[in-house]
Amino acid sequence: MEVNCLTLKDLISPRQPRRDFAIEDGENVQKENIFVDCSRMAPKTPIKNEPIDLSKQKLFTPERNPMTPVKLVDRQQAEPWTPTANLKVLISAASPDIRDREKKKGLFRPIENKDDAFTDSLQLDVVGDSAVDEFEKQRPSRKQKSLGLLCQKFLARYPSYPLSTEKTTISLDEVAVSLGVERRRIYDIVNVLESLHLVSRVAKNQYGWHGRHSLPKTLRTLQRLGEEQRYEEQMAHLQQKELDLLEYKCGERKRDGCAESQDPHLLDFSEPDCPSSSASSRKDKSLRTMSQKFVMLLLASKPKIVTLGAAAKVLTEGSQDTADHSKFKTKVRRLYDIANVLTSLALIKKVHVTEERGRKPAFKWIGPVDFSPSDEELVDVSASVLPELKRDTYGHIQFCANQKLARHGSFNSVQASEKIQRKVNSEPSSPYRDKQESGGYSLEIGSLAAVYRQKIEDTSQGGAFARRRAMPPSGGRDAAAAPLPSRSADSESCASPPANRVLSGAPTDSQAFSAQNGRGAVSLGPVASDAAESLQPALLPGQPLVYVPSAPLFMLCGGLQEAPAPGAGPERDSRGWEVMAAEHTSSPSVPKRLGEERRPQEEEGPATKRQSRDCEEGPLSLVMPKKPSDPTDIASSKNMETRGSAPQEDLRRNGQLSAAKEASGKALANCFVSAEWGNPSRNSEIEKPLKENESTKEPSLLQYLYVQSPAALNGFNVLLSGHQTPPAVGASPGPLPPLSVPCMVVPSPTLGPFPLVYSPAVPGRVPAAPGPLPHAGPAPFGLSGLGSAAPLLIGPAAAGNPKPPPLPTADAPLQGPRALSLSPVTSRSLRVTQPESPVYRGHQASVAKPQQSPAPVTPKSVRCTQRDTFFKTPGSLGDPVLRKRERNPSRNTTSAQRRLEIPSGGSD
DNA sequence: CTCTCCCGCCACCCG
DNA sequence: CGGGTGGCGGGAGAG
Repeated sequence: MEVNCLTLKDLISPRQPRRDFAIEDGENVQKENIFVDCSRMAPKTPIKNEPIDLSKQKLFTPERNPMTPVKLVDRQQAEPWTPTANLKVLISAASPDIRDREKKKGLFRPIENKDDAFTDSLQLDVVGDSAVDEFEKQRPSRKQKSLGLLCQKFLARYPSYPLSTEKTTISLDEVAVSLGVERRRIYDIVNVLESLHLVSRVAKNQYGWHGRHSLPKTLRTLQRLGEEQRYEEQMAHLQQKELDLLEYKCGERKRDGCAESQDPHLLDFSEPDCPSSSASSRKDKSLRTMSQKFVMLLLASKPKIVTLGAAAKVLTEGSQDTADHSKFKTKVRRLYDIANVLTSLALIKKVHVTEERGRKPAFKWIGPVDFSPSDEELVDVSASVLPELKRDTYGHIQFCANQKLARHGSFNSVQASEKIQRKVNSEPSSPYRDKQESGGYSLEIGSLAAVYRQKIEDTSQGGAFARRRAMPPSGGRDAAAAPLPSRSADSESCASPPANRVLSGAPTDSQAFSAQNGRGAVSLGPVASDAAESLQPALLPGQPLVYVPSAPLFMLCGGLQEAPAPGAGPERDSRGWEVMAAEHTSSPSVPKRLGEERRPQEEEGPATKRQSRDCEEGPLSLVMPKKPSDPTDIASSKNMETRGSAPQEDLRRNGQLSAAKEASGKALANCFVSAEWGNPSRNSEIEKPLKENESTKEPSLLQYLYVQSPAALNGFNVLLSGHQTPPAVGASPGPLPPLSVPCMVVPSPTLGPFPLVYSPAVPGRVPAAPGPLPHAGPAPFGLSGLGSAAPLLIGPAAAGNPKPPPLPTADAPLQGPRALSLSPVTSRSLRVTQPESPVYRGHQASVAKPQQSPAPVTPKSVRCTQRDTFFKTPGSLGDPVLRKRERNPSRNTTSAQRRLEIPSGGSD
């Protein structure tokens, strides 16, 4: 396991090394799991891995240790790829002093340093050619280093709704180390989180994690403050101004939309009373304060969409205009930081307000509209959610359970599922039944529950709220907009990447955000790509993708599509929503890679640019098939059920049941467009059904459970299709039996180039197949080069644990991540899947594995392929073994911390 | 080119 | 006074 020595090979294949070193560092595999994951992000280059040694050192010597491989960036020195990097390298080579300096820095930035250090020594030597190339490949893109991603990683470490009993402390050092970033970056995140009371400072370097429990309250407070401050007016005013400006530029466009209130003076926002924010001179400018103000602005503004420019103006205290340009610029920079964090929290998403002239980036509030969360409400929420859940399958069930958990603080997957089942039962045609039949799968999937849990959380907030949105306190418009109650409106608005389209399509006024929003959504259809993107960053609760922080899982709900039911043209927007989300997410890289960017155009659009077809449709379509219903919508309601759910359900059922046998058969296929990658024809087939559904309106919900590759995966993400799952379940009806779920492995953004690998679940079948390389999966996906993946099994122990891993209440959150237990097979399959990307391999397994199943994980062949890089965060990949270990150890958030602690101690 | 926003210097301020 | 915090803005990546 410990590979201390780095070899060129190691360097080349970052994965292993990383892990190793991660492990080493942590020694504690445990902690590192998380760590690794986190760190992984940075990583891009395999080189980092090498640092393993360093890491070890790290343990002992802070100086060296600190250097984490993670940061590729730092590597600059080492990294030749960029001119800048080259210069640095040269410089450092030339000047020892400089080098020392860098090292020092490195000390402070453990992770980064590792890389560097490592690189220094190694790079120089190694970096030669091929190495360089690889590095380049691996090299993390800016996006990979983004605060948004970092924040996601950060959030993934902690349960959204920690049990009251569990006190989670956040050690900045640990976090920084584990995530492989400078502490400075952590401050940025923490400050924003603190502004929302998600964390609070406990002591030096110590923050306490509160989770989202009080978020509604905080938001309510901020909203109130915002109202008091008249931010709404201010924003309106500013927006108008902007619009006006635009108009000038564009011509006429703006018109209504925002209200124009004109009180410029509104600007005086003194600081809000915001709880956390204290404002002192310096503090006034603090990120915390800005963050609160920003949220206030969003909540106060009618459309709940603000451009950073407007926000900056407002926040700039009054200086609406950009008077001080520099000042303004600075403000905007900070706002980006804040926006990234809020995006990670799924509270906002980037959208583009389009105007003819162009689209302006803006951020739309997608968080809960209703801030009053009562248990009852929650209950309601769950109820509302149920419908969707039904659709979704077990995953949904889990959600319900999760919600409850979240709500009650205790998470009992079983209980939750029972309740859910009841409900389901009550409903005749609901898919649930099937699910129920499968019974246990929800339980089995218990681990997944964690994932869902998040979703629940989101739903609770987003979803539930979404519902409320219909009668939103502030956003009446939304309600109006959306035929469907819920979030539709909001969601719609959100989107926009395609703003262009949207705009173009719509007569919207440039300014009219709201209008745009709605529209945009519609056009957005093409979410798929986004979906891919979405992987990365944020997820919006309401949106199809749900990001599960604790466990880096995302749920993709096909349901997104709920589609417009009956009348809702706008509903479609939901899709748009997704898209938007995706966009804003920024993680774009992933999608792009996968599908390359797909445009959101029409769904099927051939138009999609890229490859799309295959890819796009595949993944994208999967994600959001034409019908769009957003989760939020769903969540919001039962509406869905009422509306069109029936058809869906039928579909689902049919699909599921039959499918189950067929396994993923078509349904799956449908779901996973990706499969089609290669075959468009297939897609067509699939699509047809989908379309039909659409027509029916019911969305076939495709749900995907997205498992981000946290630690182990080196960046790979796995998409499990909810739909299919059922079938899969069917195959193995036993409650406990391991589920084989079709899954799609999505390369992390980093992976970019790599296609998604989808492993159809072969129901029941556990493929043995496990070659390191992908064997053709049942379902063809065609990832051309890639092999198809083996089916992913999710089960308590893959092996045999019949029981789903219990999710202890406390653990629940934690479990999230771990929750999934993947059968070893899975891991293998994953691994196999992508030859190219080595990363795939074990991660998943590691991720999944919860308690029991120890075995599996080890990938037989851990091969690192060259490209580990993708994922590569140093930590992430690591050895399979390590991974296993890590994973195995149950990771709790707490554990994570603990883990961190260990390292931290070392590091510091 | 513009938009983003990473990076890290260095000042503030607390213990 | 040392070190944790975090404002700030240069400058570079991405589009």
